[in-house]
Amino acid sequence: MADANKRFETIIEKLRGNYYKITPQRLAIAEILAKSTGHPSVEDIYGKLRKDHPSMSLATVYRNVMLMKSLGEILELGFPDGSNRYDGNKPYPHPHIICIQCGKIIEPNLTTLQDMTKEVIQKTDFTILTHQLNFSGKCGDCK
Amino acid sequence: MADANKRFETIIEKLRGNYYKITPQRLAIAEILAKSTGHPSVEDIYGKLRKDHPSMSLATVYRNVMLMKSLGEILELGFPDGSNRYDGNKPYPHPHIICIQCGKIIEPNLTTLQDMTKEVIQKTDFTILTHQLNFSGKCGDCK
DNA sequence: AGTTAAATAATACCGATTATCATTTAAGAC
DNA sequence: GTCTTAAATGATAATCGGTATTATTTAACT
Repeated sequence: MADANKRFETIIEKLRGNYYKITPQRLAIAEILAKSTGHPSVEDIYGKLRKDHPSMSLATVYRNVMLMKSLGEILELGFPDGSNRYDGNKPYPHPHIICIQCGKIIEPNLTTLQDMTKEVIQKTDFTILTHQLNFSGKCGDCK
Repeated sequence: MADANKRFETIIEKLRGNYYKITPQRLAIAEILAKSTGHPSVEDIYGKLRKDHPSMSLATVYRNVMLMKSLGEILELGFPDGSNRYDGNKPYPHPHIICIQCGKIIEPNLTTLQDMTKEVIQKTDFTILTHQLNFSGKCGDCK
């Protein structure tokens, strides 16, 4: 929770530092993203906002999620099924393992990822800016 | 090209083996997927078909691309920008490196990928069925 | 050639996202 | 605290990729 507050402050400071206005809508959206432990979709975020901010427009949620993403403060997860979800806690690329049955997601710490990035740099002439790494399968409970 | 013909035959045999009818539309779609060296979208495939099969419906292209995908004969690539593209040559998961400027795609052979899959299996209780691995950056020509 | 279930063409529909635009408001100047 | 103004918002229309529907056609097997 202390972490979540810090993330929230970081997001707001990034907005302020880029001369974006600090609106109640932005505070509410940033708070949900910073505090959510899962990977909410835009609709999920919109749903959570409805009780405290019943007049908030869905378009505002889309606009601000995109804004925070473009500022590098939240990570967009393009899932194999085509849905987009967001991570406000770890805004840098990291691997996900998704259960195709129950939807559970875990985020393993893979030491070999460093080696692979090195191999890519060594074998190509690309400057790598980001990556996406998802495994799909069945979790222990579902198989 | 010999490879492409072999892939084409493999796809058609897979259809035949599962009692799907061999229609001129399926032959044409399979041919394009087997022979294309890039990563065409459904619209790309539809566009290429229009000259020889002007009456083909876009829905038929969608249906058959999905069918061949479900039979494991083509790979769907969910790109970071949200677009779906297809690979009829290498229907198994493999890494892609995408240039965000010119769109060039290369498919490196990463020896460390085996190690990483092992690490995932060892660190989780998941049965891994597939994966998705894309790097984004700028290629040598674009930077 | 005849039969029949599957496949197709045409198009309506759907859900996620984006664009438009009139109205409201945060932030800085006074 | 009020004023000003550009930015942000709410409401909603438009767009776009993909799916569903349905009448018609056809591949595969008698």
